[in-house]
Amino acid sequence: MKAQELHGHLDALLLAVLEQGALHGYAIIESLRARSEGSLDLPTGTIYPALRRLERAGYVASTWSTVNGRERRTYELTDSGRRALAGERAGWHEFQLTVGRFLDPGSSSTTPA
Amino acid sequence: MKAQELHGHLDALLLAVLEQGALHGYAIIESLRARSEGSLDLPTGTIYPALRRLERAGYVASTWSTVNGRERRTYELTDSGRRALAGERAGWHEFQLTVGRFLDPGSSSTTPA
DNA sequence: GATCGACAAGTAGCGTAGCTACGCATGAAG
DNA sequence: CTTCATGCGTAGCTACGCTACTTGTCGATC
Repeated sequence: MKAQELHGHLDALLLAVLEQGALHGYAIIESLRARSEGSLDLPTGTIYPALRRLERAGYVASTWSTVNGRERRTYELTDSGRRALAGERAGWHEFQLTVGRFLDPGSSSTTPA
Repeated sequence: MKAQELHGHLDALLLAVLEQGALHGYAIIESLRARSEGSLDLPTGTIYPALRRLERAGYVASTWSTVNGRERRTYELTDSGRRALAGERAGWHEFQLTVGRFLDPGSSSTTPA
């Protein structure tokens, strides 16, 4: 799929990935690719700036470590980030419902199963 | 909801609205507002440029008419637009599925058919 | 008869966010 | 020695929706 249509939901995805445990940037990219079965193959130029955004916002915290002579910046979800993720989840569901009303065939009324 | 997160899906919504019949810009805005129960209250500065984009792309065709001394540009879905809508629907479903894998709580990973 | 609000269209300029295309560095493999 | 995978990062571009504004008619109110 075209990953560029993530607009506005990338942050939520990153928080969701980090919810399962701290990861460094490169591993996050691989995790997204794995869990989406290859659908989400995001370039570093997308992920790294996004992570810094999230850190500036206080949703994640990073720590440097050296593994095999390679510098790694490991990101971890903060409490604030956990709350943000909950909000993102709620926003996603509303978004999904609203757009689905127009794009899904038979889900007309407000009656989710 | 914050409408700015429509990113990439606005076109699909517009095509979906026009699928049910030709409408002019202002009426499209009202239709979106009505069918979304007020969630989508999009400004003209969003809709009109989007419609012209769709027209340039050949997905809609417009005709001028005058009603009560007021100029109306009525937009109609073209065959190409209908095909595009089908594609947008498919894209939406994949998007929904992919993001849902991360943001929905209990949706299993491999989606058994 | 002036003004206000709903209707109806449109543009200019802005900010955000993801993408492309780079650069830098290490270690393993050929 | 070159290439590839790992790992971080930035600069510049583009697309898109938003804010704020303009133009104009019509009906109602002041």
